[in-house]
Amino acid sequence: MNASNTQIQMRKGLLEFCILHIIARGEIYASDMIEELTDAKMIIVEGTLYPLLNRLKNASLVSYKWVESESGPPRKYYSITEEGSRFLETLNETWDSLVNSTQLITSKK
Amino acid sequence: MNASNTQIQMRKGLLEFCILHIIARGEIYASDMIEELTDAKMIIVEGTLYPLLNRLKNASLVSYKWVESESGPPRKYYSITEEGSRFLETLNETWDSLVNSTQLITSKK
DNA sequence: ACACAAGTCTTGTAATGCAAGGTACTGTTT
DNA sequence: AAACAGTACCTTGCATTACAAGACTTGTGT
Repeated sequence: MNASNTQIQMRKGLLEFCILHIIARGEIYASDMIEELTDAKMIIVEGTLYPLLNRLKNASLVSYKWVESESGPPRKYYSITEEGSRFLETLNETWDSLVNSTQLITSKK
Repeated sequence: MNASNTQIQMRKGLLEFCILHIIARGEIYASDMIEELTDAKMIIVEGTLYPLLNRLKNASLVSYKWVESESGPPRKYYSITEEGSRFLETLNETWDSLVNSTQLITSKK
């Protein structure tokens, strides 16, 4: 039991939330998502992101279209669906509630 | 992919953090921990808590002693160790950082 | 004896992040 | 043309862990 594993465990589930938020802002492809998350100090690797995006897509929360790149292989540009937007709203509530609960517990003396 | 599963995933790893906080406040046994967490709307069941407490104990982050009850079977009263206190401090930082990152991502337009 | 409550614990399942490596396309260098 | 490097997407196997369901133990009341 070490801090880095705990960090991983805490981040679990939050990734889905953050990625939905990023996609909700506009069309974007995987590598740029990783960059955004890394900039915000939320580290994520490809082996985590790609399966997650597939799960979101299979759940009809996001959709994608292929776009050819000027240099390199084509990219999958993701965008959020209506269902995804609704789901994101419930996630916002879940997150707020969770922060609130944790605040309650960790600030008590 | 549904909201209740997401809730579970988001809570993952946070439980360890919250339970360490509760134990850090003073000696306490499992059923009372569940009550405290439930009061704070952080639902946890026995099948989750007992293995978690064993993990914490095996990692030397907490210790326990048996205390006989006036009515019913004896109880395991847990308390935090010095190592546990140090670990809890790093978890506090991890949590703050995570909240900060999430805030950054979800509030961006 | 029996039922019940309180407390602790175990087994099996499902979800998912990560490490490591693979595939495919494009452009550059030799 | 062949080899290399960069970009982008994907897969496999492993470890962790929350949960559902149920078991075991101790003490109390009928």
